[in-house]
Amino acid sequence: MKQGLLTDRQKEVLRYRKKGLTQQQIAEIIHTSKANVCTIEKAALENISRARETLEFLYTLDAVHLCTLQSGLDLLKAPELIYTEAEKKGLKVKYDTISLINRLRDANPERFRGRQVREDVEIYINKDGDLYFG
Amino acid sequence: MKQGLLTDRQKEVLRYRKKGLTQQQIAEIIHTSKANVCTIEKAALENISRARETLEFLYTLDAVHLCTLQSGLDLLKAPELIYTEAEKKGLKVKYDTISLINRLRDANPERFRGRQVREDVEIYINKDGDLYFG
DNA sequence: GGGAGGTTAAGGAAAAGTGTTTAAATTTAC
DNA sequence: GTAAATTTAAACACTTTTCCTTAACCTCCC
Repeated sequence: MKQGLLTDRQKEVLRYRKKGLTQQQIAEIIHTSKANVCTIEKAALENISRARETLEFLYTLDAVHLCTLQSGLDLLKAPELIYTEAEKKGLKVKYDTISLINRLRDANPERFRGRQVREDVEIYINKDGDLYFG
Repeated sequence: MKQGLLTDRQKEVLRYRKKGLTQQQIAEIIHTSKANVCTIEKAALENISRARETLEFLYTLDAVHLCTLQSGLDLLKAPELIYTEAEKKGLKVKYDTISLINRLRDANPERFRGRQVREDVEIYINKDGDLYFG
């Protein structure tokens, strides 16, 4: 029944923003505070991220669990771990060391701080050697 | 902060389903009733739909409102209306009559019954002549 | 008829999400 | 530096979602 993730309020703000209006201008139009417009816009963008992540997850359904990057691990040690585990399963990882690190960081920027893993990251791999994170 | 739309429970059920387990089998594994497994799976699929719809909406941001298909309209009369309105805006619709009808029905199956529009459908068009519905 | 797999409905408790305000802090632009 | 624009945090009322149980219903197949 329910439509997409975005509320009417959120869509409204995104449309005005697309037109180039400032948060202040929008606040006046929809009769609320600029802080509130900010909150609504932020929530909207978060919802869009969540929608993307949700569809990303579907790929992991075709994938199997490979290993866990534990909190505190040095990011530079992740590739070796991943390559080793993939080999055990007879799978070839699609990414070289550099691409792998970039993919890790790009996929979940908030899970890494500098070279360190901030919270456990589950690694999944499919037959094509593509990696997904959960 | 929050990850995707799916809860851990929902992901768990989807993974077991992917493996081919029945709802009853999953119910035993996760210690609940099969009715509950059904509910969780249904909620998961609904969330996936919502994620798709959310990203669809982003396209309408680049699009402008073209016209409204009003409740009760004959679906076969929609293409003419749409072509006429697009022409007024100097835009060329990307779809021929047949593809257009199919796209309309595929995009929102629940909004049509046979040849009839069940509830208002807003039509948006972008510069490429692509159509989106809201 | 009876079993297996799946769906639906009603109801409840806990958790999460939304819109809002107010106030403070940060970033960006001139 | 200052003013405008944006972001953040805390708190609140409110609504929705989630997971769960129980009990019933449907469909296919033997």
